[in-house]
Amino acid sequence: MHGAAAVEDRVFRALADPSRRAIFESLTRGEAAVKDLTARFDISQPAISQHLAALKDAGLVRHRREGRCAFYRVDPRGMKPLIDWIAHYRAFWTKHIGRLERLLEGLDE
Amino acid sequence: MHGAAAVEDRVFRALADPSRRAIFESLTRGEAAVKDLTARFDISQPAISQHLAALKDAGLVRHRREGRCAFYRVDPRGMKPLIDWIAHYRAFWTKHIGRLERLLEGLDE
DNA sequence: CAAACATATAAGCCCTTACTTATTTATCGT
DNA sequence: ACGATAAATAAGTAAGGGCTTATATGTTTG
Repeated sequence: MHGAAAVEDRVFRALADPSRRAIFESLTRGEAAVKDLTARFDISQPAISQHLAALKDAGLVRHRREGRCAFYRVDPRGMKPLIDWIAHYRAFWTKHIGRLERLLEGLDE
Repeated sequence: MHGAAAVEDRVFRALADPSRRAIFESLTRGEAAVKDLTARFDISQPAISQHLAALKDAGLVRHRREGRCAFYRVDPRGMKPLIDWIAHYRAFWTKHIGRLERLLEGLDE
């Protein structure tokens, strides 16, 4: 519970940076090597590696080594802290704006 | 479309700070004046006001003035950018871990 | 009106962070 | 083995963020 809060913290901090969100989004389209991401974005390779390390530390991403390439992919379980945090306020939402779930229903379309 | 991204950015940045999340959580328990929040937390009144300004700028919070008191309350609509961002990856989730919606179903219990 | 109160803003400080270039480590192809 | 490629790490820098104290603005009370 103290460790869980730390994970929550890392997730929120990791997603706070727009470059990191863009990299994360790019990875949802499929596994990618660092060199691919370096080609896609306008920042240096070390910057990419540092962002990936932050995402990995938050549990949002996993990596696999194959030869001299390092492939990164999204770990969907990493989103759980975020989902949990949102769910925590559901009671509040329903009390105040009724069926905010309509927003969430988009998730079931 | 440039404005929407800017809002998303402000929301993620606002929630990145644990003090701000704590203040937000405190506000979900009910409207509160700045002095109440100042009493609840161990940071100065200006720090509270600055956090509230960030939350307000992100659209997560609204404020109402009554005499010399400023009451802040959560604006649930401010969560929409966050929900939308999560929903954006739903297709990916279902492909990779099947019914992650179970996590989200907690929102409908 | 004056003093106390509630909040916002200003200015400054320190720590964090996101980036860069340079270097290291490891792996592949020739 | 050598040179090229892929990624991680190191070190330094510049900007941003969160906090503080001090001050300004507006409001209630005596």
